[in-house]
Amino acid sequence: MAVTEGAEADDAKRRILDAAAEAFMEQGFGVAIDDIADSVGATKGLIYYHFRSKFDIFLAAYEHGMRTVRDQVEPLANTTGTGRERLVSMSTQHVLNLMTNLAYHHVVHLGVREQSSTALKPRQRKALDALNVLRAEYEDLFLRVVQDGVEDGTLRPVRAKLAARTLLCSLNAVDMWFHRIEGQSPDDLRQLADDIVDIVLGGLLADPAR
Amino acid sequence: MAVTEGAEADDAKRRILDAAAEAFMEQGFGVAIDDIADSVGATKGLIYYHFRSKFDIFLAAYEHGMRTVRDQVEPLANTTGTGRERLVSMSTQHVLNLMTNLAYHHVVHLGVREQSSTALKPRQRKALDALNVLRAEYEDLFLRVVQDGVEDGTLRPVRAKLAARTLLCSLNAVDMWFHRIEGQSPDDLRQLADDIVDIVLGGLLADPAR
DNA sequence: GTCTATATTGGGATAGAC
DNA sequence: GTCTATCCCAATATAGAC
Repeated sequence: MAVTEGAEADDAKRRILDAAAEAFMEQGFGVAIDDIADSVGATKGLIYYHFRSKFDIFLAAYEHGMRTVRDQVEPLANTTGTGRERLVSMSTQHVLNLMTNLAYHHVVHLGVREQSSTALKPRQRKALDALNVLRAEYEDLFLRVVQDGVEDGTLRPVRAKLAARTLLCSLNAVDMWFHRIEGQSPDDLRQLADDIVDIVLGGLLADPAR
Repeated sequence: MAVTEGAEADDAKRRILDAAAEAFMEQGFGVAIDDIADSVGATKGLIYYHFRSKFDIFLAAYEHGMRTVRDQVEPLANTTGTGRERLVSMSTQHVLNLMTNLAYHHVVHLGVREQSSTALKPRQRKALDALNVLRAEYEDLFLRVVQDGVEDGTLRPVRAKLAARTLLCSLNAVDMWFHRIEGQSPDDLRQLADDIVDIVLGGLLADPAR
């Protein structure tokens, strides 16, 4: 029975997180906890039973978002294949994950921005820093593969660090304009993701005089 | 004398806007007006003499930021030259402007995000919508040039609309990580901007099997 | 124009019933 | 576990002196 209770508690937490992520996306960190509670179909009481503060909810959503992408993308970094092949599949998977977990990506985005904020209590600072380590490790995944690709000649001889950062930011920026549309099939999403990755990784310039 | 008074009032407004943009960048829309007043070296009274509300300050900063980039980039769209040449110079100028007006770019970024927020009073909605028209026109500038480049063969045959949007978002995303460093000369900035534009417009993939 | 009060309230957080 | 009731402060905005 303890197991069931635990699972139910996790489920409640999860439902709160989903609603919170959605709310943070729509209204920023300024949303009222009451609004989050509303869309869970509960009241503040429930929220504060599961989380200590609004910021704690934010952090939990940030972490969940990061771990989800990482779990999907990390394996692709470690497969065999050229740097180019792995970078393409990682990028596509990243964009697909973004499209299907849009709200959580927005939270991560907010979190990275908030990072530079000076107005945080030590407790919050520490927690946020820890998450940005997670974020940095994720970026390193891309960095390594970019380096591999430059070495094996399947990528242009770019400055790997700058390139990896720019790439990831470019892919993340998709969350600025993307929104789910009525009757979009998984194949449609896949097609769109492919097109975006083609533009970002392939650039816009025609070959001559590159 | 009226002229002088007007100029001084404009100057005060401008100093408030600069401080506000900086504050919005560091702490988001949640900053206290008192904090903005502090960094202007004044009190709330001054702020509310010049602006009706915090949101009005935000809108004014948004508008100022958009007009500044547009004024610098628009001329480049209308010069002679291939689509490719114009797109490169526009992109570089955009990034340079971003680097030198970082705070205002953050505000624009925030504004575009806030756009999707449902929790706005009609008055605010309308004003924000107007600014996003400005934003859309700016994007159209890039769209036209991308189309030109695809037609004259200096750019790859991409979906112009998707490409223009992705391009602009990629360039804007630089504000996520860029920050002024001690002793960075204008030449250093120019070099960095060139490198970024090279990666974004040129992509990462080596030519073969494109 | 700019400042010093001060009014007002939204909303985060807590206590305690059920 | 979840809700109701309430505390309480931060922060927007205003009034009015100078």
